[in-house]
Amino acid sequence: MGSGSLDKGYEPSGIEEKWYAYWLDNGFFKAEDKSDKPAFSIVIPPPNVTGVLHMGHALNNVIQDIMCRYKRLLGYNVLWMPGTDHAGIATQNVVERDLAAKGQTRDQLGREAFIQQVWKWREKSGGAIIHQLKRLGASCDWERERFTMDEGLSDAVRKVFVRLYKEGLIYEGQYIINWCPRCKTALADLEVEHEEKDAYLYYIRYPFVNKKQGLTVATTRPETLFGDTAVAVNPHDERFKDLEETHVMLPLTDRAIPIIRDEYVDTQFGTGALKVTPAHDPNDFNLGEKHGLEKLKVIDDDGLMLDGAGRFKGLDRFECRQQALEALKELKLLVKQEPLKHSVGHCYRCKTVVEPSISKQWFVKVAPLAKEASDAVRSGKTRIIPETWSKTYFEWMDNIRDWCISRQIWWGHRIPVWKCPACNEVMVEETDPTCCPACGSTEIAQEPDVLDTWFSSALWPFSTMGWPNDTDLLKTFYPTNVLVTGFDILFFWVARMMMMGIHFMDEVPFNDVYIHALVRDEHGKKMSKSVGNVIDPLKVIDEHGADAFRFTLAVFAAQGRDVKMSESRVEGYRHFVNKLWNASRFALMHITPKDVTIEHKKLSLSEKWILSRCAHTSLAVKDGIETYRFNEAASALYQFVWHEFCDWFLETAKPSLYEKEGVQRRDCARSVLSKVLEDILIMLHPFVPFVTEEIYSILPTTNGSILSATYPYNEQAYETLRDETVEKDMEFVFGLISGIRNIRSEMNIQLSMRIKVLAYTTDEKEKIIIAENKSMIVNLASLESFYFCDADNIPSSCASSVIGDTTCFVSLEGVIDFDKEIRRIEKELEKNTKELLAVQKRLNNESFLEKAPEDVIQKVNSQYVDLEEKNNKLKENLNRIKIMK
RNA sequence: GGGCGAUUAACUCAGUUGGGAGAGUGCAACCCUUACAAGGUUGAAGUCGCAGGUUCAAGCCCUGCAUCGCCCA
Repeated sequence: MGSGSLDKGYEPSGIEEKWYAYWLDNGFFKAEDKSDKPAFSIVIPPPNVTGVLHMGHALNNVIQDIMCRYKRLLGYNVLWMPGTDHAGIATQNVVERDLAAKGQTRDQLGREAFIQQVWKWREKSGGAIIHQLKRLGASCDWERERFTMDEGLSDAVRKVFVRLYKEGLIYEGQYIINWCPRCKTALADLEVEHEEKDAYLYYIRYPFVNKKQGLTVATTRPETLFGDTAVAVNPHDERFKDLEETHVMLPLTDRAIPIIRDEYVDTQFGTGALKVTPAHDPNDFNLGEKHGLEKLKVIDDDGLMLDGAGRFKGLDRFECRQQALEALKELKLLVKQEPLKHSVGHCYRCKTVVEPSISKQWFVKVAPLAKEASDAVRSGKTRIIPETWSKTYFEWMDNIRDWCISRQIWWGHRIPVWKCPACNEVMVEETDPTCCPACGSTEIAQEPDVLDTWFSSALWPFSTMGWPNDTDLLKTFYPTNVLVTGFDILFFWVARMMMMGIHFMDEVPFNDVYIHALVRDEHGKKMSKSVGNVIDPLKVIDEHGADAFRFTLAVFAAQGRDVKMSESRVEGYRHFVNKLWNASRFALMHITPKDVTIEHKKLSLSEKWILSRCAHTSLAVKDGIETYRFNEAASALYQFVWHEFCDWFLETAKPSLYEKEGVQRRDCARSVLSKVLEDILIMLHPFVPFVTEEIYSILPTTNGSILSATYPYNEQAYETLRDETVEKDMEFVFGLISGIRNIRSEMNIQLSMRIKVLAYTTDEKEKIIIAENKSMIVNLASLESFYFCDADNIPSSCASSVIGDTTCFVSLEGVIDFDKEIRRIEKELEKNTKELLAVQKRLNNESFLEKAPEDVIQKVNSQYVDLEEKNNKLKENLNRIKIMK
């Protein structure tokens, strides 16, 4: 794209904005509705329209982006469908808070005006998270952005509701549900968060009618006693075997309630006598149904006591608890109280203690849907990764309870049910009715409630693609390839999408479900505002750049483990981005626009080596991404780029590049350098899109955006370039160099002091490798000279290093410290001997030789030979130096 | 109460059919060597939570225990 030079350090700001705008302007993220190219699709887990980007979103979307960008590099037609969720209760709460600041309530405004207010809010402040996703680099097809409340999706919701109703899978009924007195709505079981709380277990005596004694019950919620309609004991409980009484008096009231017998009662808990409050406890509700008890509601929708509470009427439920306890004490009916830890349900939106309460609500009968969804995973139509989560999925699906879908709020999809007050006719149709089909009355009224937010998100994979219309988009991209999500919404969302997808599309919504970990702080604590340990992704991006942040997330995203995020780690990977930048800066000094082709025969060992390692890396990265092991892909790249490409290859290439070995060698080095750097950029691009695009655009050998490049792995290229013999030979040379460097370091020989080294070897192959790569060794070990010697002219006063069959003698004329050298060799000998003994032990074990596979024995054998060889050489060298001394 | 996961170097974590313990950060020493001090070279550092078992061979498989965390009831 033109040559240029780069600044000394990489500065992400400016560059990121530039390229993101460029990608958008040129439509690189657009999916084709119909195409000859293979399709790949992901639907985004729609963030709440009220949301701000947090670490969980960042991880979730970076993973999706890596896959989408990778697939584009492989030539796929990629759809990454973006959008937001209307988040019923959450959004309504936000807008209500805004109103409250102005001294208004939603009731004052009225339904229509309030909903308008919410839309206005959404216009103005909603969807901020979309901009934040763009800063991450998310390559969604933004022109297709959807919203769960937009027209098309609302049509889909309506259609689904009507069909389920007509199939008998949606019904209205009077059941116990979870009620949030603050949000003033019903909640699904899932929407209740349980938390262990310190509380008391109160023992309250219920006297027999006209008698002093009675039954003592134990409860954590005394205020509910006003709703008691029975006391239950276990029929097998010895304590109550001879009980003649049939009723007890309910304290603080003038009601007598029956004593019932049921095996449900736990004889171990409390006194064995259970107060039964069918209207305010799910288990008691079931008991009530079974025994035909009255269900007396004593707490209203605001959490205040109703008529049944007598003189406590109108009190808040918790205030009532205190006052009722006082009153019981006075009557000497409070027998005792003891501390108890127990689990209390809270509203997942506002954290208010939920009140189990009897109420008329709409439900989905999910069991038949759940069975199909469960079977789809059992049969492998949909894979859950990591697999361990499928167990959790089955557990939930197989014990599923009906889903309460009505919410007593205003923001959401209004339930498409009309009722006729005159004749009680119920109308559920796809178009709004104008009059009652039974009696002709026009005084019909629509249900005031709206649907659970998750009802519309359950349709997301197909509603966003145009369902109920039969669109090309659906044909091309449904089912989606993979859904990427955190396990916290496995039940809320994934399970329900499975049910709805299978039911309405006759096809699972995704082939794979990849479940990633949660992001925690660096000590493993959940990030929360109140703890103050939240790391803001946007701040991290500002400070270190989106690329460094993305790479950190990728490296951390190991399967099945939580991600512990720390800023210092991001800083570390920022260094990596900078390293890439500087390596490219160096490369740019040498690469020319001239079209250079690689002639394999002319290549040096290190050039063949880096091409081989590059091929190896391309396969490792491919495997990593395709098996959802993003950390392995990222680590492979890190290792290759820094420790192979930069540390070794670039150093070995310098003499050639600076034309110290002729023009032909220079051109070879240039061609390999530009090829490998290009491959690196392309392989890294899914992880660090901005910096790779910037460098790619500056390279004189490339055309166009890196987004239109082709991923370097293919079988043929791999077969040509991968060469394990070359890799082994190169490692031998590296070993020589490191050995000499080690002596330098241990002996405190300054780099400026050029040293003479003699190599002694009896191995012909090693001799050839050394001869062919002599200048590389001289350069990288900073030598004055490097020659072979014979057994009879080994130099005196020298330090030695053994690699393979070769010993390098580093001449230390005049500067040698014999004691130091003796210690050095002794240390190595000790280490070597230890290893040798371990290997020897295995070879002396007859069972091992008998039972271990042939290849393992052979491997150990050759290890033994090598170690023994080395051991002998070290001993020789040690003796020699001792004699010298 | 039921289920799941974790425990590996000072810290944060990898370790995929069981076959000689790894990375990053940090630490120590030396080095401004013409891409990079956000760097280079070299080095020190682990009884892989504990106790058993299976196996020729266990960080990896099995059992029990301890500690921590999560989900469901």
